[in-house]
Amino acid sequence: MKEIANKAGVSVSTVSLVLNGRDEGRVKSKIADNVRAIATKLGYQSNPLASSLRTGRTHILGFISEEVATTPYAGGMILGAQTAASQFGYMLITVSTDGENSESEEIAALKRYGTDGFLYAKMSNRITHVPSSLAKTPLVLVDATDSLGKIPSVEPDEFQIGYDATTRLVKAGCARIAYVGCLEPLIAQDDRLEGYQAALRDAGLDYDDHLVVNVLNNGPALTAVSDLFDAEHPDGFFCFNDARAWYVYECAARRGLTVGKDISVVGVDNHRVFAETLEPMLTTVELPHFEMGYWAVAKLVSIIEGRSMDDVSWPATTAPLPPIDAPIPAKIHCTLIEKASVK
Amino acid sequence: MKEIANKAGVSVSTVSLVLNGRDEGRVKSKIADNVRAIATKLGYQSNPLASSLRTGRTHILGFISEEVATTPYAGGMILGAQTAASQFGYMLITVSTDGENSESEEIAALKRYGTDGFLYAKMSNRITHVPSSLAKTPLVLVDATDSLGKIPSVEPDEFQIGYDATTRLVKAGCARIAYVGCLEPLIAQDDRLEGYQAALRDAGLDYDDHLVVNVLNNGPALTAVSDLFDAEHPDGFFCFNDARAWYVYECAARRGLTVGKDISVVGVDNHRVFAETLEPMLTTVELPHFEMGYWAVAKLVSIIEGRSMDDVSWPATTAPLPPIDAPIPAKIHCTLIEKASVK
DNA sequence: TTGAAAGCGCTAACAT
DNA sequence: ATGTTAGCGCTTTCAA
Repeated sequence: MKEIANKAGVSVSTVSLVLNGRDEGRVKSKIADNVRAIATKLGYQSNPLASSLRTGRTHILGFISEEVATTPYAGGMILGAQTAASQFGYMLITVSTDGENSESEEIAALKRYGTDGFLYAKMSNRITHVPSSLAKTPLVLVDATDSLGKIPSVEPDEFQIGYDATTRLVKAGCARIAYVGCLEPLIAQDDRLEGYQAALRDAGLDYDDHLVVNVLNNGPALTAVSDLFDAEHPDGFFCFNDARAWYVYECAARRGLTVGKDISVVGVDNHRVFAETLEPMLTTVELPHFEMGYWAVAKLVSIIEGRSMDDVSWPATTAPLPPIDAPIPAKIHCTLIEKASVK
Repeated sequence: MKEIANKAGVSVSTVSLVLNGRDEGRVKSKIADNVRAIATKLGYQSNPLASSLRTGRTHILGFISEEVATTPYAGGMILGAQTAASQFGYMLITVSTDGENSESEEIAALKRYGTDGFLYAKMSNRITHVPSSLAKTPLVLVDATDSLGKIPSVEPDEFQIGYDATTRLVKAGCARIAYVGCLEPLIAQDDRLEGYQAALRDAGLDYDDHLVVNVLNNGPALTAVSDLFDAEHPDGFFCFNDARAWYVYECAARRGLTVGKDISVVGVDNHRVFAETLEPMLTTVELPHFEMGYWAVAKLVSIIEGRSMDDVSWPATTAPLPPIDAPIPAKIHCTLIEKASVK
């Protein structure tokens, strides 16, 4: 900057003003242009650390995720967040906390670097108790719901997921539609189940809880789904995610049933691998991970900078994003992707 | 720091010396102890940005990954890297570059923040051309091989993986052992295939390339594996990863064959989801993702600080890590995890 | 063995 | 409309 000031014959303060775009009506436009020209010629790159020292703003965002980065879930979320961050001139520091133990330490470490704000992400939409160390900083939850409903959050529309998936199976002519759900107490599980029930109701079908099995992602699951096959002979399956869809595939294969012909399956695409491998067999509801990440960052930046983000151009999305000032918590609409598993 | 200096009745320079552990023989130990005590009492946290401004060291490491963070592969790698980073007092900034396009931009952004060094990770061990923007900085490759063999890298022992997996199948009494490999040109693919061949040779079995199918992770794969079943009737399968193992499971199920009874399967556990879901059916070779990440960071730190890392205590590992000064590229030994799929 | 002082690169109040 | 000056929190000569 000193070098630029010399070449331009002005002071560093002027250079600072110009390069920060605060020269409107303060610096003669001719001088300003000259400064800008010299800066580009010299390939000047501001030192964000130095300005941070003065302004207290680091343009660093902390992305705290419980396993999100380390498990197949929600990969696109980070990509979306990163895209938004770099678009808005921020840097994203992603921290995966394995258990609850290291979490506060990691947060403390981030804070020492002067993080401007935090994103707090969970693996699957659930009621979340936010660590107290995050209380006083700008914060946005991703795929999680604040227990008090006071913290901004970005979530998929879980009810709609259940409703759309089930409706698709109804339209495919399925009469005995099963739900292979999740045993953990998740918002995602509860709301999708409600969507499933509502769709059945709207289609004039009775809800029968014998057609619902909630399982974990482990050994007993296969037995449970197997029993469901034999006891209820469902012809349609709405699966909580693609890992659970696998159990249906395995059971079908063992019984000589073909997915897309004898039975229909719609699953939520949570683990990309499954969906890719089962493709083109699995019809999926796509979770808008990228959009959630992107929008959460946009929201966080709007909070930090105290300005509306209405002027940002959203990246291509699978579904229109709600306005940035939408009520909290805001739901993102999910899209049903048709493949070949529904007859 | 000023506050500490006041309370201790010394100058900030002294405080700086003490708090940086450079007081040996320079500051009276009584004063030093007093300073330390006051610092802890006050809960002093150094401002890393301010010291960076002076020292040019940020203690920030850039982790550049092509999709690593966004796909199921190699999740533990980031966790391992993060663990090591925080243990050595570094912060890890993870950047996922989707294609080649944004990569140089992201690197530039990281460099502006004064990153001390970089990790460059790939999804699967392959010959890698390192971007020129990374040429002049401390750099360690993770699960990748430098085309010139001059850049430090941390990789799994791919040959050993193939050898161990195949040998396990031989010991289970399999006589017709197939390899379901990967169609892409990867170090992982080539070396594992060699390991497979070597193990057959050592067991006195003939290598027959009809028993090898290399597939991508998509539609045609299922057909290819299906054809392999019908044409060759293998009784053992070594699979490049768990996604490919799924095809074997699907084919076996459709033919009324039971894995672990009629056929045996050993696969490399690349996507945790599959392995978890197929559990306890799939015998896996575990890729030491965590260890690779951890060790890569340790190596990078040793380069940056110009010191040996011999004194660091490694975290619990599946296998002993090679010495930090091991020849480049260094291979990490992988561990075979026994489950129930091998009769 | 300690302290005073300069300065890392930048911003912002205050002068002019 | 521009320049001067004083720091942000820390490290590091250099002098005492």
